[in-house]
Amino acid sequence: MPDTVATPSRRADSLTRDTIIDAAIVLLDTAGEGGLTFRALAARLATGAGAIYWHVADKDDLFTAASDAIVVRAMQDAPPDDTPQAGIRAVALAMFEAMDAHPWLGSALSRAPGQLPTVRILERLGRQVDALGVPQDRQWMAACALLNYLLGVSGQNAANAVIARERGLERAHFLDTLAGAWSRLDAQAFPFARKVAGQLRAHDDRADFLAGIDLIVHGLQALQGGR
Amino acid sequence: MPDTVATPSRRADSLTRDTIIDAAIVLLDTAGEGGLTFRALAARLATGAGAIYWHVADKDDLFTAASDAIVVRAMQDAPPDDTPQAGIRAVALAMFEAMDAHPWLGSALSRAPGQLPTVRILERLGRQVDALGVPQDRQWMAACALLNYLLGVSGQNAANAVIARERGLERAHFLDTLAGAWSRLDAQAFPFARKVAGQLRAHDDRADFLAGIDLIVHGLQALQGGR
DNA sequence: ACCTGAACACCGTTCAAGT
DNA sequence: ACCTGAACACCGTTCAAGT
Repeated sequence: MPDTVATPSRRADSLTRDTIIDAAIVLLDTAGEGGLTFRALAARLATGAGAIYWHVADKDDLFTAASDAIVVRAMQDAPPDDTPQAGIRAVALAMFEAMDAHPWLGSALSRAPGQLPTVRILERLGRQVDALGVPQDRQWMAACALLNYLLGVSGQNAANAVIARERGLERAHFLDTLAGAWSRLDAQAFPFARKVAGQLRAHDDRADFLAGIDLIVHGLQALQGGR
Repeated sequence: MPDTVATPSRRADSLTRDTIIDAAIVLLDTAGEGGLTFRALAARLATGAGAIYWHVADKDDLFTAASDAIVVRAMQDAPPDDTPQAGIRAVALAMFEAMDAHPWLGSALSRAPGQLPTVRILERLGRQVDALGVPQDRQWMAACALLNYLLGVSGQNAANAVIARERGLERAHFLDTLAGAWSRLDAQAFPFARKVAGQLRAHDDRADFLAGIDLIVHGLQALQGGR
């Protein structure tokens, strides 16, 4: 056999929206939020900066498209409902993991309220809220409370990760210095912060996150059927 | 009396950190997050762009200093504790109002986790959590849950306000178009989102926000004393 | 000690011009 | 229809030079 390439394996893939989004995700994951640049993206895709605008409206569009891709995967990972409580936990945990793996996701989601990525999450949460027996006229509030808590937590965790990365510290070391700063706060003005500084150092993000979810679910159960 | 100015009322106020921070807040309030620019700030302060760096480390420093000024005022507005429940509600509401008045605050706070502004809020929440009778080893989790929920909600509301502003729409009109988009989503994939689209249009941010706080507080009360 | 403002190394986005 | 890449109008930050 001559060594002519049998199947030409044409790299013919002219730029695609999906190709761009995937490259954007890689860039965000490896270089952080500031690493997503049209120039860097163009370089990685071996094309001109302007070409990207043919497939993507602008940077916001790109950013929320990247988020949506991650959220879709996360929602697939979340196993189908067992009990409503378990379903809510599963969705929350899937998002927690996703935000942990992609620290830019939190800020992307909060920058695009009401857009597809957050609606996907709300949809999943809402169905469980319904299954939980929360009265119709409270379901919006209930699902939003869960979503907002979820976004709040992961936003903070992600910010921690981002800052730790920027300063080139381990996450643990970063929390350590933070806890140190807290315990040096004024004793009169910040008794609580000083008291919990140790817990800041030692706490388990995931466990605390789920405990918060349980708190809200517990509150929701009290609404069951009632009115 | 001759019209020589009695007290020279010297404008002598050479640049001050506080002057800069106040100007930054005005800029953020009037021109949005993108309006805070060292050049714009310098123009407003009638100085050179570089001068600002003498009093402020960098843009992040300026941003969280501006946040802190707002948070301090908000915490002062929150009346001293009545019952713990009322205290938590008061802190939450004060922050809600602050974020409503300064839509950039949400993103500023989530960008500076563990820094002074958020610690101030956590401190206030934590004391109420303690007063509520939550066991010591759960107080960190409890206060964080409240804080994270609070930041999550206001982040979303603020993002709504920012986007509505950018597109030059009334907030209500923005929610209207959003609700329209939701009700046009695929019926198979988004039954819940379609169902609550109307509530998205009509809902009261503040009421829903407080309902969520109550949900968490309700969950916290179940922890009282126990363990 | 504090301020000036030009200079540096970037951005997102546009748009004529190419294929 | 899709891509190129120079050009435009910005940024944050630095730093010699001034007072």
